[in-house]
Amino acid sequence: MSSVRVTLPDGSTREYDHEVTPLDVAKSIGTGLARAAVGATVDGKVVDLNTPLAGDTAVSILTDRSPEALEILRHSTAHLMAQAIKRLYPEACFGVGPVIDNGFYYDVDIDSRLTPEDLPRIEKEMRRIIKQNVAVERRELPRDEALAAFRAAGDPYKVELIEAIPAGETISTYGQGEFVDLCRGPHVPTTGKIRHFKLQSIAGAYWRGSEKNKQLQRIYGTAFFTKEELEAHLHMLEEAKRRDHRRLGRELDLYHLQEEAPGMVFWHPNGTRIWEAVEGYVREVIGHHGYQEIRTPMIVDRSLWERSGHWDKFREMMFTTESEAREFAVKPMNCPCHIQVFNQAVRSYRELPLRLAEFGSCHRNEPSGTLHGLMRARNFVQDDAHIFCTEQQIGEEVVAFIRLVFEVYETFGFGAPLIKLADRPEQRVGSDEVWDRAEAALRHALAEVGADYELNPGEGAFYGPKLEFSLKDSLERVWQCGTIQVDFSMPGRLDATYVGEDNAHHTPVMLHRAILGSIERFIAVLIEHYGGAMPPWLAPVQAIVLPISERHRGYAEQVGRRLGDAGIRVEVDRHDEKVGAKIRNAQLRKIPYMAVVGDREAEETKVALRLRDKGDQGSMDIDSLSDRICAAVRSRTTEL
RNA sequence: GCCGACGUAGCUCAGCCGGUAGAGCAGCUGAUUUGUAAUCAGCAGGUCGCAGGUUCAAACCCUGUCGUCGGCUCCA
Repeated sequence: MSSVRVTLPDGSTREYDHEVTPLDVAKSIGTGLARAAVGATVDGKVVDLNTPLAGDTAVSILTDRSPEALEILRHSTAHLMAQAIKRLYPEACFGVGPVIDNGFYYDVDIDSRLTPEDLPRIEKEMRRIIKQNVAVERRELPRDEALAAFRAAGDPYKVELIEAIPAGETISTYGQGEFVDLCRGPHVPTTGKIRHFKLQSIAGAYWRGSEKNKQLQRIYGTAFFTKEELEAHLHMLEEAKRRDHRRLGRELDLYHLQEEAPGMVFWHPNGTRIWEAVEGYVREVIGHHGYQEIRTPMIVDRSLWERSGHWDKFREMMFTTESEAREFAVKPMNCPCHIQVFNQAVRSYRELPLRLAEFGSCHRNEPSGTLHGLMRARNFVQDDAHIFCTEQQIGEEVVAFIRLVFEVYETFGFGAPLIKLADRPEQRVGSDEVWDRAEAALRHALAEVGADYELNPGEGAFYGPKLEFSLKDSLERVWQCGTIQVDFSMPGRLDATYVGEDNAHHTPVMLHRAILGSIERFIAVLIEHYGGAMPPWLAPVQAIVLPISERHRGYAEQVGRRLGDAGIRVEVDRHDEKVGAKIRNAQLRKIPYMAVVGDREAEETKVALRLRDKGDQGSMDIDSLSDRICAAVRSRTTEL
């Protein structure tokens, strides 16, 4: 046996003259480390703790603090769950069981239909296996042997998975007790390492995601290293449920949906006020950035959609209507109409870049199963704009847009967006050189503003590559909202031209861009981000005057008028209730400013201010309150 | 669109083995005149999503359909 030389992350080296594993290395460093060890990386590759080491290697022990370790833990928990299920349902076959964001799932095929009540039983069996502290062992084996084993076990899905593994790749299984699963690994060394987990839900999922295949039962779960983390995560899920915009939309009387118009929103007065604040702000800020607003028809003859290419690709998603033997389509997007506006004049290169914006109402006949409150609707308004420019201008326009997105998201109370560059998809129009240039322009723009980004390969639109901007909400959830897409194709298809310096006609490049995306969806994100407690500038009702008793009604009305005259969205509570009840109602409606008025205030023409999140603030002049609210609204701060 | 669950008053929900619908909150009326998260009482409110079917009898069983929810798939 040749000696093993191990280099640790701190640069130190250790030599062994016998066979060692990362676990041995960890033990030789300290028993604490060995106890905390979950896996290891060897030359950058994540492996099991009991992987034999050979030669000269860089080893790093993964403890419960490293993100890779959490993945290992969750993956092992998925196996543990499978083992428990197999014990309870011996006929069980398994599909795939990967780690996902925040947890894992495993697809199972069993005869009986699982219900949420079955999950505690499975959890109980899992705990039993944890207590037994079963060793988890990796085994590498030749393809035919693996096939034979899983065929013998009567596991059709695993056989199919093995067949899909490219030749030359190592095939490995992990065994724990009587349970053996096909798996790349790595895993925790023993089931005892798993402690804090929870099985969460069951859902149907097709084998390999195709509805032609059998539907399996997918069980979702999650696992953490500490009880606190698990509880925090479960609490976060509760919080997400509490903040669900569909629930808050009803509770705060913002909007409703009904059967007769599936996926299309009826905005109530409160929701409309939020809408107006959002739209008004974007209108203001894009005005400063050189956009001009236009309005275009909602229903357009089919021929335009044929020329734009949408009819061919997205016909099933378009609503159509007909009149006088002509077929029309309700617009699913605004771009063809914007090109019509562009085309209404002979354009000079001096006019470029021409930025045409529209809060355009679009309809897309989304499959019924995908509808989800405001998040996924069939009718939505985009904060859309199309920038007509030369190819040379793409770079600076994209740079300006990225800065604009940062500015807008910050105003709405979000941090810096995550950016993805989506490049050419398989189905596309346009030559490869054109795509090369477009993708390069986006990369250069990102470099110029110094923004970090990820590549999203093959996810571009059919007409061009795009940048996608996602924001992170207060529960750390990521929402894709903004986008800018280069389009070398549609202006040409729809005959857009401009006269260049050379007096010749040229086809402009078009940039499709949206900051918020769908306003419906963006408002949903805002509602969930703020849990319905909107900052003053977005709050449907910014202030409410609460008279202590009926005899203070007159003064309350007076205060309400003063605030209303200052442009504040204010209400007076006229219910015959005690203040406590009025305050409770105002709190539940998440109104930021409450002005309590009784004898003392009426005498001194003052108000007692109560803040939504800070309680009683004592008395102040009506004008100071008015100024304070106006200042908060004007500055669009989240502070009250 | 696919699979599953669900659909009862404005909202949240009860309603057993099929016997003809109930609560709390909200609303209205009255009493009360209130000082920082729920004053009391009364009243009113439902073709039990919709359409068929089975049955002496259907909120309940069956079929279809629409919608919602959870996933899957999709998202120009």
